[in-house]
Amino acid sequence: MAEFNQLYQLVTIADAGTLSKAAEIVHISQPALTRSIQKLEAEWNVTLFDRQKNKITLNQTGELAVQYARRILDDVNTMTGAIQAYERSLRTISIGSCAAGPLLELLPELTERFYGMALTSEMVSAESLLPGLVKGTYQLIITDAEVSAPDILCHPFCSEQLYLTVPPAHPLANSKEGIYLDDLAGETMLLFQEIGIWKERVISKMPQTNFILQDQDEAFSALVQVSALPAFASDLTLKHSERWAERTNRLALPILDPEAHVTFYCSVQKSHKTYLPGQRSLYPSGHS
Amino acid sequence: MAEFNQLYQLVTIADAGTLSKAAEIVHISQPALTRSIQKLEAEWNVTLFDRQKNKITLNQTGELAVQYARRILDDVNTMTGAIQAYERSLRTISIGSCAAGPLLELLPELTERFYGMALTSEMVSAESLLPGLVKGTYQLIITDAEVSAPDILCHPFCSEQLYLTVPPAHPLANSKEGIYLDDLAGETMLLFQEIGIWKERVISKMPQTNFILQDQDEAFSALVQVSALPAFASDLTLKHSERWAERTNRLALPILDPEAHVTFYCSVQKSHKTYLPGQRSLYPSGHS
DNA sequence: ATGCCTTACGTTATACGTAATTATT
DNA sequence: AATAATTACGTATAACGTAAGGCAT
Repeated sequence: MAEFNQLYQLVTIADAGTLSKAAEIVHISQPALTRSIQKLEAEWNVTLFDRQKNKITLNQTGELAVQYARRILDDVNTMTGAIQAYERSLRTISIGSCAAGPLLELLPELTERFYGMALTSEMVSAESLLPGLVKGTYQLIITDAEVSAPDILCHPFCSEQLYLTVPPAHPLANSKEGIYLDDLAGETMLLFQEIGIWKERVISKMPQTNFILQDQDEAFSALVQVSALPAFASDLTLKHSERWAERTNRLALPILDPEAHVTFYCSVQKSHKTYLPGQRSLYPSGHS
Repeated sequence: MAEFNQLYQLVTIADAGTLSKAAEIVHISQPALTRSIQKLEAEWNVTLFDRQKNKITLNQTGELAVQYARRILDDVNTMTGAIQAYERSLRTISIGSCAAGPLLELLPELTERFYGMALTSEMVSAESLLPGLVKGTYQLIITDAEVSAPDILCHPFCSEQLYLTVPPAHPLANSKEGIYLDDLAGETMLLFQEIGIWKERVISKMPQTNFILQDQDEAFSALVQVSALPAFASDLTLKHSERWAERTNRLALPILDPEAHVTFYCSVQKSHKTYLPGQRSLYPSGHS
């Protein structure tokens, strides 16, 4: 049977114009290419080239063959791409989340438990999480409320408590037991842009506060280090931030408003029950 | 690059169910098939089968791959078929004719002059010849009248004279110089069915004559031999019939009506000028 | 004189079959 | 026991590269 590389060689000759050039492109010697094409012609029992002593040109049959070969090579590429992409998708757990904090908890666990699988996570608006889970865009979603749908399992996963971080010299630094969002009226704060659900839950209730937005992770960290402005953090980000206290030399004050404490839920399709992570304590940090 | 035989092996495994059976079908040993599939998986960097110790079953990726492979193998078959058919069509001279006689003259000449090419001839109604030539269904047509169309060359080719053949004992056998169609009124004749244009030119003018039809060439010849009934022949059929006189022991009497003499024309597209045969004498058999 | 295609020849590498191994029904 | 898949090993086929030849620009 004719083989793909012969088809590839055929279209390469068509593109290159001569056997010699084509042979370079397909990385074989030119005599080898001659033979390969001769073999193809013999297999099909047709003549694909007009042969002068010194030159070969595609004849009509050859032109037709090239047309077909191009299409088939295209299809083969499509096939291999599709197969590889599909295989990868089977080895990938796609996570949609409404916040960054829970991912800090979730990703290390999944990485360990599902060695060999790829993890992708993205933060998206809360409304698109459940539809994405149902359609299969996500195999696991993190929401700030329980969800309910057929064949969907939903479990509480962890909670997150918002903190304000300030340099020790900052006036608010004295409120050791915690502060309220209202205390920040008139203040100017640093704010990381990709905060998901927190924007709706908290920021929208702080019309009196000025925010300096930063959408890049590293740049935000750097800003926090060098500036004296208050910024948000959470028990989760602090927990996963290596030597945070030493590096930043800041104090972390809990936000006492109820909106500043969120319980997150993990949901999966029943067929992906094993993806569900272990449940964390929902009320760390000494909250009631 | 993955090769066709690997795709073929893949779908064969899918069809056969086990490697062992599939190996028989594709005519290699079963270990060889194992390796071939392993190589395919390595090339694509995917897993196509769930492997138990004693059994392999297609996984989801494998099923997808089989789907694609089937389609591509189908396309490859289509391709080779199309290429071979096209190549053959380039090596084929298709001839459409309104009568059988001229083909007796034409085919030997073309066979000799175009060695290596396939000749196909068919008798069709006169109206469809020129359209067929223009469309390319025929590369050469034989008509009983000159034709004219753009890029079409038309040349007189040969003439055909109708004869009546009768056993020596037949009453009409005395009309040595020839007979007229009217002389056949009331007679019963043998008639070969595939006579093309002659049906319209001659038979339709003989309402008083009874015809015994026969559509098979050999059966007709046999009938002529064993019966005493008159039959038509022509200078061309007589010329190309080996030892006709001895075999049939019949006399051939020319038909004197003008309709019984036809001049045939060969037409080709200008690009196929070389297909035109040499012109025969248009008035053989001592006719004016 | 250089570029291009084909044929010839010796070699290498790939793919094969046989045999052995392990596991399942 | 029989069937099925994988691994190991020696072999053979077929694909390659180098070299040589012929022809055209």
